Amino acid sequence: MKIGQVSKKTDLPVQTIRYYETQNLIKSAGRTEGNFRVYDSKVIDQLEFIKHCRHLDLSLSDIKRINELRDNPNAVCEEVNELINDQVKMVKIKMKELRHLKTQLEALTDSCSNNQKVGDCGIIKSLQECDC
Amino acid sequence: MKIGQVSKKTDLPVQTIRYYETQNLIKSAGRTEGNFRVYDSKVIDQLEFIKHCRHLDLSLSDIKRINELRDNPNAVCEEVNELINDQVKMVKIKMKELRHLKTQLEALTDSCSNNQKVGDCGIIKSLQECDC
DNA sequence: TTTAATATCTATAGCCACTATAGAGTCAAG
DNA sequence: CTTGACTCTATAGTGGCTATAGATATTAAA
Ligand SMILES: [Zn+2]
Ligand SMILES: [Zn+2]
Ligand SMILES: [Zn+2]
Ligand SMILES: [Zn+2]
Repeated sequence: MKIGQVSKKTDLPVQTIRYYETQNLIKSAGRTEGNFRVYDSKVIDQLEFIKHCRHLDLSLSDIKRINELRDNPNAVCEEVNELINDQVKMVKIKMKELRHLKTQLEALTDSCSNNQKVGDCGIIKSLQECDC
Repeated sequence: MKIGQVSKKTDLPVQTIRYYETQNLIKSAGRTEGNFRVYDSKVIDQLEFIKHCRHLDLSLSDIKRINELRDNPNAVCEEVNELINDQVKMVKIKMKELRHLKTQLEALTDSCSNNQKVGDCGIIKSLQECDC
C-alpha cells in the first residue's frame, strides 16, 4: 500500500501521515525502488488509534507515551489512567474558562443596541473600562 | 516612560509590547538618542484595551479592526457587534466540543480499574475500537 | 512509444500569539 | 571605572498541522 491509499482508508491527509512519521508516532515505512513509502495494513490500525486519541485532544507526546505502554502489555496501566485523568482535568479547566468567557461576551452584546455610533457603543466602552 | 515601566504598569511582558508594535496594534514608539523606545501615558490605555480584548480571546486581527473602528467614532457600531457575536458563537462551539470530549474521556476512565495490565486495560481497548 | 496526468518525494515556510535566547549596546549608581 | 540593570535587534521555538515549490516516479491514454 502506498501513502495515498493509506490516506484514503484513514481519512488522514498524506501530509499528516508523513508528519506522524517524522514525530515517530509511526515507524518509518519501507520504500519501493522509486523511494515511495510502502505500508502494510497494520498501519491503518495504528493511525486509527492515533486519530481517536486526537479526537480526545491528547497531545502527540501523550499518544507516543501510550504507544510505548501498549508495547509492554504486562505493565500496570496506571499511567494510562493518569494521562486520561489529566486530560479530563484540562477539559474541565477549559470549560470553566469558556463559561466565564461566554458570560463576559454576552454581557458585552447586551451593552450595545447594534445601531449606535462607535463613539457611543457600549461594547467599546466596556472594553475600555473592564476591570478583570 | 521606557518599555520596562510600561510593562510593569500593564503587567504585559516587554516582549509582548514589542510584538504588538510589530503587528501594528500600537503605533511605533518614539526613541531616545540611545534608541530606547519612549512612551507617553496614552499607551497604557491602549494596552489595557488590548489586554481586555485578549481576555475575551479576540484575535489580534479582530482587535486591530476594533481599533480602526474606534478611530471613526461616527460610524455605526454594527461591525463591533458582529465581531463579538461571532466570538460568542465560537465559544459556544468550543463548549459543545468540550462537553463531548468530557463525556468520552469520562467513559474511558470508567472502563479502567487502574490496576489492570496494559494488555487488558479498558482505556486502551476503547481507543482501539472507538468508532467516532 | 510518447506524452500527459497523477502520485509521490524532500525541504521549506506559514499559521497563531507569544516566549526564549544570543549577542550587542545604553545607562545609572557606587 | 566598573558593575549591573535595562534595552536593542534578530532569530528560533512552541503544537499540530497545512501549503507550497520543485523534483522524481508511476500510470494511463493517445
Ligand atoms: Zn474516535
Ligand atoms: Zn455598539
Ligand atoms: Zn479585562
Ligand atoms: Zn487501565
